[in-house]
Amino acid sequence: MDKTYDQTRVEEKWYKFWEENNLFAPEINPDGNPYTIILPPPNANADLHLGHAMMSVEDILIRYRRMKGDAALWLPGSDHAGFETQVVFERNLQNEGKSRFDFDRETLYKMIFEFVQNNKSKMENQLRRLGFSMDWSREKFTLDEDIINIVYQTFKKMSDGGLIYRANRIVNYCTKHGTSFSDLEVVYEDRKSPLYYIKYGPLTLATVRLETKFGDTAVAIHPNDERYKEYIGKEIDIETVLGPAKIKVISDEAVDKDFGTGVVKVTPAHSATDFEIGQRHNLEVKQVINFDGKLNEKAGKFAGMKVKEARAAIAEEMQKKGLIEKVDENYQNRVAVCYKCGTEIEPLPMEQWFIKIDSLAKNALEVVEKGEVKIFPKNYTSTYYQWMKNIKDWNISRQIVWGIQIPAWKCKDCNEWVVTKGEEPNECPNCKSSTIERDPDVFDTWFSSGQWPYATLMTTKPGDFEKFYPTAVMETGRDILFFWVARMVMLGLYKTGSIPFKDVVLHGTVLDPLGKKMSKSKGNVVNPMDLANQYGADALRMALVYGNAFGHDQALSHPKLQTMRNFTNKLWNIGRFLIEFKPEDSTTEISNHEDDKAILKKLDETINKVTAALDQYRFHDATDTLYEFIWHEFADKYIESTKERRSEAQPTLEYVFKTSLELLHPFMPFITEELWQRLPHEGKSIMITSWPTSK
RNA sequence: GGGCACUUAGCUCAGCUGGUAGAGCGUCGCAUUUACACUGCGAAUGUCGGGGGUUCGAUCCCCUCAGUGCCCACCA
Repeated sequence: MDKTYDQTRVEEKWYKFWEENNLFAPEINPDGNPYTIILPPPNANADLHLGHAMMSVEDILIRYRRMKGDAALWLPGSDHAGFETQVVFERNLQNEGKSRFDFDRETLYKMIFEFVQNNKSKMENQLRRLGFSMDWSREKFTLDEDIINIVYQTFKKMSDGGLIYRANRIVNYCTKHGTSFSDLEVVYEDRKSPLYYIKYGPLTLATVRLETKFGDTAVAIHPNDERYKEYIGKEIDIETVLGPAKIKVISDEAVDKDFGTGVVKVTPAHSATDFEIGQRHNLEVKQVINFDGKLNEKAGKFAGMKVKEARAAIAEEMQKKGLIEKVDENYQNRVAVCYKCGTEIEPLPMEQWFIKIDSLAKNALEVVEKGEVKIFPKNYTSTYYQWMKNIKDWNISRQIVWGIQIPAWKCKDCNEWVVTKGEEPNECPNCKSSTIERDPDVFDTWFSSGQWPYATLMTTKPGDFEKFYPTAVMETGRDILFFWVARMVMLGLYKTGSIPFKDVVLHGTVLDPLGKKMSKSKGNVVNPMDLANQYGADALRMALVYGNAFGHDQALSHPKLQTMRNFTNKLWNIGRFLIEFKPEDSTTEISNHEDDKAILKKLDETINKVTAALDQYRFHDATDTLYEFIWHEFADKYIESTKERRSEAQPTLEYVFKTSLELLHPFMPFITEELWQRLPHEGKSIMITSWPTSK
């Protein structure tokens, strides 16, 4: 054995050994209780990032339960990640001087498919590099045919059950990417925007969005606003940049008396709030901005201008005409932007598929309230409640090609829609016409990944669903509680009648060493593979859970990685000392020496602490206990104390160390296997040896 | 506007159901070439954000103030 531990010679070797001996499959413990974790499928469009390395805690749980004798299944997979992937792919095209418009739908889809396949295998090897003990024979991809079929079936079931409707509603639309988004995919930026006080006949109102005025179909005031009472219900004459016009004055509770002048223009086509006001008052939805972000013919001479351009031009013209009373240049507002490209989101009216969310959310709320699904750390429970209580209908249509195309066809003759389980209908069931056309849109990627726990298990091996569902734990980043976890609970309950998982375990975000969020644009992204190569996968895994209360964000710490790399070296040298410096005349029985009894007692305490910590998802407690015990109790004190009576102590030394390795194995799988194999042991692998119990 | 966290040694952070504080890194001193220098032994440093309350006793519970971070809603 070398003086210094070299993980590069060890880690790959053991992963291969485990995989070749099929130790990852739950069948290794055929009679054990099922214990299942479904891997949050990484997006198959890029390398793993550090957040993925946090999924080490899933491996910790799986290895722990496997050693305890459970039929532990960790099911791997990857996500096609619809819009996200298309954006990445388009950027690549752009670098080659091409664009998505150069290809037809099918070609583009095929190209992205190949791109994703390529990434997928790279990513899978990175998961292996981290030591993740996943059952690769059950690996799934969100675009596997059988998965797609299940997604179709769910949509059909919801459609038949009246939970799906198609409606012309205001959606969040990115004019650059050419697609709509759910509310969750929109981010807000604080901006300073000029607030124009403009004259509408006898009234003055404040607005930022001058360019939408051509779509105004009313002016609204609060019903209790004494200042303007006389105008309610009347039509007023106004002067506009396109000449004189008439507009009616309505009253609505949604108006804030204290904002601006208390008068608001109502533009149902370009504001979600105004759209709702419009519905209450039967206002016309007059669209003046098109999906390319330019004004249309209703804007008269401003037609063809982009929104910002038009706003400036209109402001100038209105100033000339004396229609602007004043401008508040210091007005602070929040502007909705595309979370990918920062383009201002246009609220636009569009026909989309929506899911009626109320009943789904109610059930999903209940299972958590009743404790059938538990969330760890538990403070996220109230966040979950809050979201579930305020959730709105879910727009699941996306105007992109990369995804699962919605199985809905529209009759060109009678305009009726028909939804199927994926098969193309021959004729319109309503009017028998054969001229029907499939909706070009695809599902929001979260609609398919929201079905992941049951879709995977229903399509892996016969009997898997019955045996492994509901799963034990859903472990994922706290940032996708709403995007994903909540949707899985809703869809799981809906489709299977049962919760998809019992415990939700949320880890925090790994930040850069300065505590800032990692992002490609900031250039502070750290590749976990680099860290694994530099410090060892064991050290990386350990560093991510050691010394941080689980669920809290943490800054990546190189000193901590070094500490853990040093710890692996300490383990190595303890092993070396026990194995290579073993006295010839060692006894074989554990002695009754007081020191030996004392260390065995401390070992028992350690076993109890670590086991309890793991059962409560207190990973940092477990690692802290192990680190302290092995290094400072066992190595520094006990080993030093035995140097005078080494032969007698050897069996205790070996026993305590071997047991420690077993306790440490879920956290540091590679080095513990390497050393365990070198010590006297029974069985094929530390992976499948029994979890230690106290005496 | 609503919610959730956080504020503890120079730095990064632990501290579970209340008994006047710990780790890693760093600093200082010492040791030895030892299984391990990716080492060992020892030391210093904290009115646990401010104020108030409950309690025999609070870093831990309650109230309040201040600061930081995150999430949700959303501004016409």
